[in-house]
Amino acid sequence: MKEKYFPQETEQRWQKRWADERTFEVKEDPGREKFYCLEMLAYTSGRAHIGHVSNFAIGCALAWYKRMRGFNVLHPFGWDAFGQPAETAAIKDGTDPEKFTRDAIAYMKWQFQRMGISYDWSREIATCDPEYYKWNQWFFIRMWERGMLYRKLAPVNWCPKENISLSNEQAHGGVCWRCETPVIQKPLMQWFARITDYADQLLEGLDRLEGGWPERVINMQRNWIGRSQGADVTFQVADSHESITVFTTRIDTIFGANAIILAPEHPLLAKILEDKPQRDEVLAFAEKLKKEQRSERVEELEKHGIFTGAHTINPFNDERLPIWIANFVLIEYGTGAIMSVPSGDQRDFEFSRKYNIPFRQIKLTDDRREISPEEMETADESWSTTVNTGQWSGLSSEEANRLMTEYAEAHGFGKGAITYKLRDWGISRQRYWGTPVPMIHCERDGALPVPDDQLPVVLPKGVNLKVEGGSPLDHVPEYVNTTCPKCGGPARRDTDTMDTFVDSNWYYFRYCDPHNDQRPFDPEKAHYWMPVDQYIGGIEHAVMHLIYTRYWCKVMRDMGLVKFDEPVSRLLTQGMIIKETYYCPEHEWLFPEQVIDQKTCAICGKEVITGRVEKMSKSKKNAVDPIEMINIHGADALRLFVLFAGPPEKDKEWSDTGFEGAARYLQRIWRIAYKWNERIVSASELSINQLDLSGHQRKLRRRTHQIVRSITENFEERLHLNTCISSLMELTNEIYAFDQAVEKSGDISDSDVAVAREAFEALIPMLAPFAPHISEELWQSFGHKETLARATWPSFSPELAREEEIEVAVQVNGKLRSRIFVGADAGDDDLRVAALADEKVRASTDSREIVRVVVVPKKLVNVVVR
RNA sequence: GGGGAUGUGACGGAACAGGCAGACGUGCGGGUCUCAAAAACCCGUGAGAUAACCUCUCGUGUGGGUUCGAUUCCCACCAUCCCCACCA
Repeated sequence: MKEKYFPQETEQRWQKRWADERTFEVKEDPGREKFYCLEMLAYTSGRAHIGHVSNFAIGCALAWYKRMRGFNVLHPFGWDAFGQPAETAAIKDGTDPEKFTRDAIAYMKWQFQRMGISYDWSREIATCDPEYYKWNQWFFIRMWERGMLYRKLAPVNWCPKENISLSNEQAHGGVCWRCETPVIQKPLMQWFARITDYADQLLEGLDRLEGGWPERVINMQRNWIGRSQGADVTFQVADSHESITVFTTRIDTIFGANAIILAPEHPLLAKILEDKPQRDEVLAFAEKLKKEQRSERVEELEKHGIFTGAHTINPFNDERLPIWIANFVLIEYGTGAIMSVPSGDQRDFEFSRKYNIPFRQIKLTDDRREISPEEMETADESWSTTVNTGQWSGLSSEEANRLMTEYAEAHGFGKGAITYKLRDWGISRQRYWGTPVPMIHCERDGALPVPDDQLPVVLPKGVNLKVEGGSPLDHVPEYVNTTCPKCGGPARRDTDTMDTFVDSNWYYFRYCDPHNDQRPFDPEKAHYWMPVDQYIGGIEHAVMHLIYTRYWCKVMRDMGLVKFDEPVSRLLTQGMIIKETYYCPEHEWLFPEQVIDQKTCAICGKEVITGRVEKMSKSKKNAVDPIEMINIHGADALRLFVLFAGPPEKDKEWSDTGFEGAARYLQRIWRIAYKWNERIVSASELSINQLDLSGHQRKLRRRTHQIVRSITENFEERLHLNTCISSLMELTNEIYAFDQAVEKSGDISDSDVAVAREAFEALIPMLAPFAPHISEELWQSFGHKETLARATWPSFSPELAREEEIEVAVQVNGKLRSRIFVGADAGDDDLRVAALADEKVRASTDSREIVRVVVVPKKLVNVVVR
């Protein structure tokens, strides 16, 4: 063992040993309790970033801890390898998306392995492997057979100049990202998954996730599902057999309705316009609204609409209400039609004011006044008391709502209804780099699945990606042209590929049985490992991925593949690593070294805008390259720093000096261990419990047990890894203090060695989750042959952790006045007596009447005086 | 517009269940070692009053409230951030 610690050499040596000995590879063991620790699969961008380090470091720490606690820990890793950026890069460079992706995986894997994360690499998967996406196709077909998928015409972002479909990102700001042509919505036949059938289950499941999932994510999912309870009410169209149904959450305001407003896409529009003179004008207007660009900012959107000439009858009071169309009514929500109640809804209010549609007041204010419509400046959306509401006038809004829903139901023109914001999930993409949809279209037999024995439908290679119109696969005749599995006649393959969220729906089930070529996974194996005990990833997946994957689990349950409803028991959304940015008005974003004194541009001398602390990005020149950092102080120091900078779920600011501090700490442990390990290894193993310990020895022993307790509890409950690291530092400082006391006493006794051994043999295993390489090296230097991965987590004794003497705060009227020291077993009465006898307390209670004495056991006494 | 989160020294953060605010680290100041520097080790470091140890006062965004006692609970406000959004 050397005097100084050299991380690079040590880290690579241990990484090799772990790989050679297959230290982290696991298999099912029914005799042992399992723990499934999962980080979100990595997108194959081509380069590791600091966010990966933070994500993996959290998971790895927990995996190490659970391993040492005796769990059979599954900690796998894989690649989210399909998707548009690889295709984009390939178009740009004229390369092949597959080559781009394979190269990215090779390079990133090398980078990730230098971080020394304790993965079972034998289970590695990449979603672009046919052996993996075969099962996406298998699931697709099973779902299609069960009616869980369907095809419908739905709008996609379309660039009319280049004739290609665009993703939402590519259509950002409403223009094509390449030629800046305004994007239009073009309807295409696309595949949808009936996730809305599971809306209620997805919502109810959230209740059970409470406690294990962050409140924030649960709220976002609730919001996303967006359940609204209300009523459907049917309005007859005047002089017609047609009727229009609207959804409302406020049926109690229906007497205030002054119009029915349809979305421009409403299917009944053409019908009600049939005999109207304004027919052509209204249809043209509707077309205009449909083409209208959906602006980024809702507030900036001007409301406009047009009267259709038709009327409906309000079923509650037989009033004739005009039918309008307007841009703010959405075809995709509710029934695509609303009743306009200006006095109770701000949007309706604005619309009616703009077009001078008269309306009526239907609610009282809080102080029970009735404001005339003319006086109103905004709508009153509150729940208060009804007025002008026929036989329901004077009721509370809630009661009127209930009674009027019942009335509508009884009279057959309405009923209670629930509406969701959640839409069916469009899984079609008109792109190349994804899982091919395994369907065949036959003129005679319609859409048919590819027979199972022909799976996977392999993505053809060497495809021209710069095609005009449709998907690149449309232009590959040898792929498209096939035969119908039913009639044997000529047929066409479906050329859509699947949304990459399909890949990430079930990858962690595949980890349980990654090489199975008969099934997506063996249900027995999944039954052993699943559900995931701890999932760790970014908040950006709070809704999409984390809803889709919950949905998929329920689908698999309904197929009989799994036996539980929720795939992830505990979720941790880690924060980002952020760093300050510098912006020069002349030279834009600057690297820190291009800035003098944090305020002047080194190139032009202009004043620099010290930007907000932001997510690291290449373009803002505030990114920190993990491999560069590993080259400076090693992976352990890097991991230690990102975990120490703050609690896992919060954003953490990068600090060069903080990173150095982490490296310094590791050297500090190394030095003190180096000083003691020879003594400890060569000393005979004495039973520490039989030794008579002196003051400094008892103190180190007590602190050791206290800190083991605190770190253990933290891992079990809060997972605030930053405070675990503080505790490790405290124990290290305690060993230094102990070492000084030993120096002072002049010689080293057997009991000194025994106490130091106990401290180091607690400290080193507890360091392993945060800095495994140095821990392994130290562990070995203390005479252990086995890897720490097979070591046992240190235990603590509450008895030994107990303070001998406790310091008790004494307050008078809640203000700190004194501190007293009492024996650890002092009871409440002892504390009371000691506190009242204290000189300072007597001074400040002198001549005043003691009303009460509050005693917090072993902590505090508060003397209340008048 | 709706939903949510956060606010503590110079800085990152700690205080677990309402009980000594500021653990741990960074930075800064001082010391030891050294010819010197770096490194290392040790000490100090919320603000103010006091010559000074003691001691006292103030202090967790602002203002109220509950309580013997509030960083912690409640109400209002201010600020910052995030998510969703003409969602009927």
